[in-house]
Amino acid sequence: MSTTARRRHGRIGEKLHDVLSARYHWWRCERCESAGEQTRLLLLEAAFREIHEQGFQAASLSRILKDTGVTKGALYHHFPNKQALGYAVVDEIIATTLRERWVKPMQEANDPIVTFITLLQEEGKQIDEEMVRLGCPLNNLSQEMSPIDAGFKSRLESIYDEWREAIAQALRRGQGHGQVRPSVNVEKAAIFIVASLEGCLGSAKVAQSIDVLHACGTGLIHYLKSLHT
Amino acid sequence: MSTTARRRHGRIGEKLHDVLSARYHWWRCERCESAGEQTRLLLLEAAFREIHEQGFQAASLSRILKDTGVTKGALYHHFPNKQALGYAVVDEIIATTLRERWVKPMQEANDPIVTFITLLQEEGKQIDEEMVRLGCPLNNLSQEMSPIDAGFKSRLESIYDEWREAIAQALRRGQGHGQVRPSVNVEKAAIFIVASLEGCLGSAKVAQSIDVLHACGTGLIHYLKSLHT
DNA sequence: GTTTATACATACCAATCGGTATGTTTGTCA
DNA sequence: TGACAAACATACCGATTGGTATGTATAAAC
Repeated sequence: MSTTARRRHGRIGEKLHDVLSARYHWWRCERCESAGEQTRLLLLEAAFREIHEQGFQAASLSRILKDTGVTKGALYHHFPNKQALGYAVVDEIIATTLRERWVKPMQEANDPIVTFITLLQEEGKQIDEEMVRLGCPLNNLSQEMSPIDAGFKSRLESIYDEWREAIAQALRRGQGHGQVRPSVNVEKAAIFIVASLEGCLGSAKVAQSIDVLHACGTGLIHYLKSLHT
Repeated sequence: MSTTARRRHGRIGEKLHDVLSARYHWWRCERCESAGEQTRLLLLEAAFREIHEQGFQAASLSRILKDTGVTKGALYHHFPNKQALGYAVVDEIIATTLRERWVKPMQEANDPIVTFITLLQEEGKQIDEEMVRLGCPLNNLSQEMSPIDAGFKSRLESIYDEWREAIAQALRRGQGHGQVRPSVNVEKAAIFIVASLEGCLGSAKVAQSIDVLHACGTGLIHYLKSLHT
């Protein structure tokens, strides 16, 4: 049985898609409509990791191919060029992850400040050394590509807008419920909250220290509490 | 008169070194001990700009040589490799600029909070569109190189440490003078101040908007005022 | 005037990059 | 069972990269 055949027909079953597709590229994904779609997702995830580790410009297609076992012909069958691969990573991985972890919880929040602090603490617990070293994928890509590529810039800016908007809306609802001081400019507050969160992740990355992350998080929490009535 | 000879002997006189060395590479710098030192500084400044615009890894030595009119032989006479050139940019340009603009003023501050807010506003005025597009050189280089190069990491981290230390010391003096609330943990506050300032610059860079920068600065000022007694 | 080190200048190199052209395998549908 | 398109696989390409080897001009010392 050839490697190619195994990649297309093999099955495992129960385990998580993310783990499998990252580790066993011969696993046939049930969620995928076709075998081609599976290869595409495999490439997307590998590209995400490569970009997270090296940055977009330094990300090597050859290395992605080596890591996945996919050939260059396959890659260029699914993506017209490196830029399109990068855009797909932003749209299909970074944007969706942020929506799931940060936007949705804020949209469903009863108390915006309590919710955000809880979110900070829960996400903070999940961050390991590897994550501290590499930093926030959204921030990394934004800082690198926004000034030099309009396609990246518009995509990444939309993500930030969505995030800030969710926070601002939640803060405004909080004002209605008497949880947030009426004098607070919710749009400006949202801008600062997102900026300082990214700043904290960046500081922790430079220091490669979870302690710095938590110390910085404390400051952000103090600011958030200062918005409370 | 050959280009080489003009570069070594030419003189102009009164004007500023920075402007001259950037525009007229044949100007003989009085501050420089030797003709070689002048070429070295010319390369350093060009490298700083190239790194600021492209990032370190994407920075092209060929482009630096093209911009300055210096040849490859001259570059490798002054710097053993690209990495050493990058380190020199950090040590001799980025570190000194930060000390001058942010560390010294805080060391000499009477009221740390008032001083920092004033500093924010004054530096904020000087930031033009080009600066918003390219972002903070210190932050850019830190985010790009810290995870992948120990030499960059230690240099950049030292700069941040020095900066935070100056802020923390100033806040502590402020506590002594009754200007800063005694309950404030000055080290953690300094970490958060630096982080959110860099975060604000990063947010403005992604949005390529001075408005975002000022909105974000407002948030930081609110936080700083919350430290006041 | 000769020597010597500094300060370049020119030509070249292997490695890697993103991208392309062309050939082959596979699943599907008639 | 044959046709056909989707899904790859292999080989190759020009451009650019950081780096090196070698040659030359200049200023200062003797």
